[in-house]
Amino acid sequence: MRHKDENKSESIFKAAIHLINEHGLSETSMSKIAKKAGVSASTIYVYFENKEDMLNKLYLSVKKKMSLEVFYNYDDSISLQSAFEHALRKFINFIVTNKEEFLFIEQFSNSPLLHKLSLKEGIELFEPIFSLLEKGKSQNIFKQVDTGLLHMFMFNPSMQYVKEYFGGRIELKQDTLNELIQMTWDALKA
Amino acid sequence: MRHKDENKSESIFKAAIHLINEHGLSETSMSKIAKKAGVSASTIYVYFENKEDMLNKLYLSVKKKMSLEVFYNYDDSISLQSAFEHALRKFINFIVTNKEEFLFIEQFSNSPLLHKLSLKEGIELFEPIFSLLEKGKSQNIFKQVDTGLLHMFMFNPSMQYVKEYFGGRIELKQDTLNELIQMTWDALKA
Amino acid sequence: MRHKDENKSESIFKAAIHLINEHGLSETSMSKIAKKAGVSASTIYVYFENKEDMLNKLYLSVKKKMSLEVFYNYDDSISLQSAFEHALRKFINFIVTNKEEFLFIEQFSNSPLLHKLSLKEGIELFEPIFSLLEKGKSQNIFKQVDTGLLHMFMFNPSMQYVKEYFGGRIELKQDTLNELIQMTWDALKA
Amino acid sequence: MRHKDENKSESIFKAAIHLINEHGLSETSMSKIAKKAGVSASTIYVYFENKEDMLNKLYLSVKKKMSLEVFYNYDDSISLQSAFEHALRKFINFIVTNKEEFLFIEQFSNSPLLHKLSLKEGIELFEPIFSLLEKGKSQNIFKQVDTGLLHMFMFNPSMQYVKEYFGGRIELKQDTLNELIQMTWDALKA
DNA sequence: TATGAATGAGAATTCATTCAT
DNA sequence: TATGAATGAATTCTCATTCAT
Repeated sequence: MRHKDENKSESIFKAAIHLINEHGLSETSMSKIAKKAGVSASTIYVYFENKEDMLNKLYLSVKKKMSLEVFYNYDDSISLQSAFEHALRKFINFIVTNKEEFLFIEQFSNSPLLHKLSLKEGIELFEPIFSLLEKGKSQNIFKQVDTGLLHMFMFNPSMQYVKEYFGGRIELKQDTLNELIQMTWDALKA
Repeated sequence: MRHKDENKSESIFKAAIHLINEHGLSETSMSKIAKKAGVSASTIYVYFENKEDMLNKLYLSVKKKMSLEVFYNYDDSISLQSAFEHALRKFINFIVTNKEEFLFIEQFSNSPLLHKLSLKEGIELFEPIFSLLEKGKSQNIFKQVDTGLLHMFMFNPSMQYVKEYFGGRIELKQDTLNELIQMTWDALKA
Repeated sequence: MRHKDENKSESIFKAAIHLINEHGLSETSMSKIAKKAGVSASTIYVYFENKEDMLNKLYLSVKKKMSLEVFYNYDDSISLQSAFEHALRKFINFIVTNKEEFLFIEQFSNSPLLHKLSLKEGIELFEPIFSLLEKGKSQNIFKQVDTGLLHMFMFNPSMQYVKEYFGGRIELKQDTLNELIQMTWDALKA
Repeated sequence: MRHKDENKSESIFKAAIHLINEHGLSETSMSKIAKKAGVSASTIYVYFENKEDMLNKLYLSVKKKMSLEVFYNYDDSISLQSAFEHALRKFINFIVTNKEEFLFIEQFSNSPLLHKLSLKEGIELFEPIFSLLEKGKSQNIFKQVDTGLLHMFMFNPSMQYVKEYFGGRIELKQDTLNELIQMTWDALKA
């Protein structure tokens, strides 16, 4: 029995991400994806139930890839601040070096096509972050506020920062990056 | 000639926003908008060049409405912190009470259909915010970092907060709101 | 009472001819004609019943202009061959110097939109040609064949010739023109 | 995969020609063609890139068919006049018995939708005619004029003749046909 | 006379998807 | 597994025309 080709699925993902960033979700059709991926449109339906399913799987695949990188070599036995900085830097590094993946996530996150379940699964991949924030709270290093609130301050400004950079409205400098991280820390700090 | 109905353009906008939030940008067709707005599909083309043009005009219209509300009664001669808090609360209030407008903006902001020019014009509507941030810097109240950076910390966590609330993952409480504003202030403070 | 503006009707004609030659009959819409003519689309309907009516009137207008030029200074009391040559040269001259008009006629002649009546009226404008051919037959200078047949040989090669010239596949030289006329005469001659 | 039906392309062609003659090029829409051909409108786009492409391919298909018939049993080793007459009669016979194809060609020839390349390819299919005319010139049987000129006199009057017949303004008689051919020969003859 | 506003009908084309192979 | 063929439904947008002014 032949098995589903991992590469084929991957090249469909790549084509989809590329086209969605270039022309938007609405302009990206299955046949265009197929053409770009070098397969027949019907082949996509061998791998995915339908367009929505494909997009949700793509979303999770990117989230997975992202978490793998963020938590690569992650060690939460080190000091809280070090762990915090490590994770945040890895995160920023990922989205900077994986522009298309990141922008796809951003675009798809605001779409009603994103299933609640996929959203939930995507969040769960970043469980260690929540642990970190909880730990900071229990150690009275972070503010005693809802962990969700801490999470927002931890990531949203950085994400916006990278988007501004991609939009050409800002430069990417090591100094600014440090300031960004410092500000993030200040926001969380008790 | 017949007279141009001012409400028509407005009802097209309303219908568009509503449908986009309900089914997503990609799923919202001109004919569905027309039907919901109670006009003929071709009538939309009397008011707008094409779909893209319509969406960009809608984007700017919402941004305009938002800025009008944020800067209603805005007085930057009062203390910096008061002005800061006033603007931020007005902003949060607007997006909370104008869910569909806000979510449309969020969705459209990540779309390649958004013209650079519209984005720029939209930003310029919030010029007083940039003045406020600059002033804070010159008074050494805010960190000496890029104003764009301050801007991100000022708004992005709040926006994410409201999105989480809309997504039902968070409750809207006065206390949390105060914490949010405090955290924002802490992030900016020198 | 204001009267219908001759100029306006004329500029509608001009715009129509121009657009039809540039983009074809199918691509030429009333609104495009109106825009090019500098009037409102609805104004066209002040002058013409509908598109078909407009095109037929345009057809006849061009035919009229053509016949006026062909028969300017036409004197059939001179020798048959002189009259023949005079008319043919005038005709060729007209279509060469009125490219757009001529090509419109050619394009519209093959369209089912051309009313039988307009076709008939257009033919009647060239009655002197038929007289000429009849006269040539009665003088045994021309072949004793159907006058329609003589007519075809008199004009069709020349029309094709000019079309080839417009298509850039042939040059326009006085010598060739003379040959063309000689060949035409040879074809008719008994 | 399903197999591609050779007849499908052919039935699309037939439907197109029929409708174009009945209602004109501008009035013939893809969906009408599809309906008449008994296929879905989208199926046409499996076979052709777009309307323009379809019309050009149709044009060439008809030209091909025409040339096949004109040059069926064509033997240019016989006497020049016999070859000439054979080709011309075959041509007239084709257009008389393939009214719709011929009228489509006439209508489309004057349309800007006809690509220069299709026109060129169409002409090349009739290369033997040009050889014949050249040969006649080299044998001093035909006039020493541009071959294009000879070509026009060879075909255009006949085409007009058949069009007049189709328009009901002329009858089709063997005698007239003979006269027509004689006149054509006279026009070419040195 | 002149025209901007309005529209139903229809245009070309693409869509996501299925099916037979 | 893989795909070319096929399609009904939908897309954006334009059309010829009418209407109220």
